Amino acid sequence: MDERQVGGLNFQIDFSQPLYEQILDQFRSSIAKGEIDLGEKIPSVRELAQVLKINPNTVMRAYQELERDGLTEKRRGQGTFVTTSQEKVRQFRHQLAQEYIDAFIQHMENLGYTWADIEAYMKNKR
Amino acid sequence: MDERQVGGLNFQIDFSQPLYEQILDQFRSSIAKGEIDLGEKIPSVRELAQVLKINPNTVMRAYQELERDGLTEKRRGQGTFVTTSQEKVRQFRHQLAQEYIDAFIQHMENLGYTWADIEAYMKNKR
DNA sequence: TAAGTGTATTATATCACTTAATACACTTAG
DNA sequence: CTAAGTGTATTAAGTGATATAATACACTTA
Repeated sequence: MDERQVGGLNFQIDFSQPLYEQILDQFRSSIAKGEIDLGEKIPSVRELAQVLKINPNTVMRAYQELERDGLTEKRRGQGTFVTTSQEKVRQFRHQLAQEYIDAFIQHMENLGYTWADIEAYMKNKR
Repeated sequence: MDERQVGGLNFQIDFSQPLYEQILDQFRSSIAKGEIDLGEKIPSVRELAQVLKINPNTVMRAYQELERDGLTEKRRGQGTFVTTSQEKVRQFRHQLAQEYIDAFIQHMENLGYTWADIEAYMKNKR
């Protein structure tokens, strides 16, 4: 719906999900994929809010989550930076992947699918 | 959090999700797994609302979704019944499974995982 | 000192979800 | 025919998450 450039990043914002979750997910994705380098500065709260035309508080909420994820660190008066720890990024990726897998398997088993069924579906997809 | 028996079915209700979605998912699951026979009557809107101690309108919303799924049929003055079409149940299961798989793959690719990674994770799970 | 950082607070608005109280048309058991 | 049980519709109200708005404070750097 809405697409904006900021700091070399591509932002997609719509109304299908809470704004702060979309910002959160896109940073998570960018950092996990290495599209943002370790230690790199991300846009300031005010800048991103202005570019996306949303409220600074909403961006704040996303940034606080990012820090709880261990993906960013804040420096007073300077800004928000991607963690310099490759290990933290790896750990985060692995944990989130586990959650996705568990949720997926849970869903499939709720529908009465067996492991053989799931594998068959997966084979069709690749 | 809350567990209740009604018409041979087990109901789990909490506050982690909208109530109508929880009711919906549990009926979907029960029907897809064959825990409720084709053509069988499910509890009336009022009865289920009373047992679960929630509002009839909330149950109604779930039942309307169920019918949109093609899993139930309503008969005026009689009640709501599971469809007699095995084909509709199969179709529903397959469609929902596809959605779960697509969402899962989307998530994993957002985290930068490749197909080989996904397969490795899956192997660890079984 | 001024501008740019993150952060906190208070107030307001909107929307999804849920409840509540009724009412109506239909079907079935008596 | 009557009463009870069905699904359904309507209107009103309450709650919580989300988002906006306006403002202020402490810190850092040029």
